[in-house]
Amino acid sequence: MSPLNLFKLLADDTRLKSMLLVASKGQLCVCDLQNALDISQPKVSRHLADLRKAGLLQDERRGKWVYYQLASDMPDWVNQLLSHTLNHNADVIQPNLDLLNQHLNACCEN
Amino acid sequence: MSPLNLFKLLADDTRLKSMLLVASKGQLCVCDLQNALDISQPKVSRHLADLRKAGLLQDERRGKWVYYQLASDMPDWVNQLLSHTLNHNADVIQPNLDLLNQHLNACCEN
DNA sequence: ATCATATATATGAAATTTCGTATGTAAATA
DNA sequence: TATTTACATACGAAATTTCATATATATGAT
Repeated sequence: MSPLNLFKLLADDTRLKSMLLVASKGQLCVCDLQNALDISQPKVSRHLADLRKAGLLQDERRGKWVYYQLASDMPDWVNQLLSHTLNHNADVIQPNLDLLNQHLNACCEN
Repeated sequence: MSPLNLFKLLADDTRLKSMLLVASKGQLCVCDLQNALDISQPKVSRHLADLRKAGLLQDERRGKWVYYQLASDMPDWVNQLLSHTLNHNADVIQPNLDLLNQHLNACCEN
């Protein structure tokens, strides 16, 4: 993973927030991200595919759902760069985390 | 400096290498970067202007030359992210450092 | 004052990226 | 097996980015 390619991948709002949300929560399915980011399903899927093909995320199907998490073989320096970015910019994804929790709670009420 | 804007700025080969070269050498004039990157003068100037306007670089005119260095008021987390990237990817700018030194030597021979 | 050198900016074209819409595929369930 | 849900992909249009070229500015030297 060259730094140029890494930065290109992180230079889009959807991809950046997806990475930070996954880094923050450990594991999220496509519909979680769709809710957290409040965007269309194909838009999430397309960007997740980019991140997966680049080796930043890995996916795992469980039933109907596909869960994404940080790639287990991600280079250390990339992992550290992501944590660093998240630690110093937690506010960037806070609204998205709120949205995510809202949806999780809404599901359990029924 | 939002992480998204930072990554957008670093998501271009010319801008990324300019930042890493400046971070590595401390201070470089436009023509140094032009030689190191082997690109046209307007191309360097344009990208340096982007980095300056974003607050990542600061410039200082000395005679006919304009020297660029890391902005003195750059946020800590950005500075650390840059060092981290440079430390783990020194090879990326090595050819450019070589070119730079070649040119410096060529000047002193005359 | 004129000229040469170093750098900056403006402009339109070309290349790249992003997105909405439509459609395809996989799993579960009736 | 037909249907529904969750996700992936294809395609062309729209938006954004990048660049080459031309031109402007600023400094120092003649």
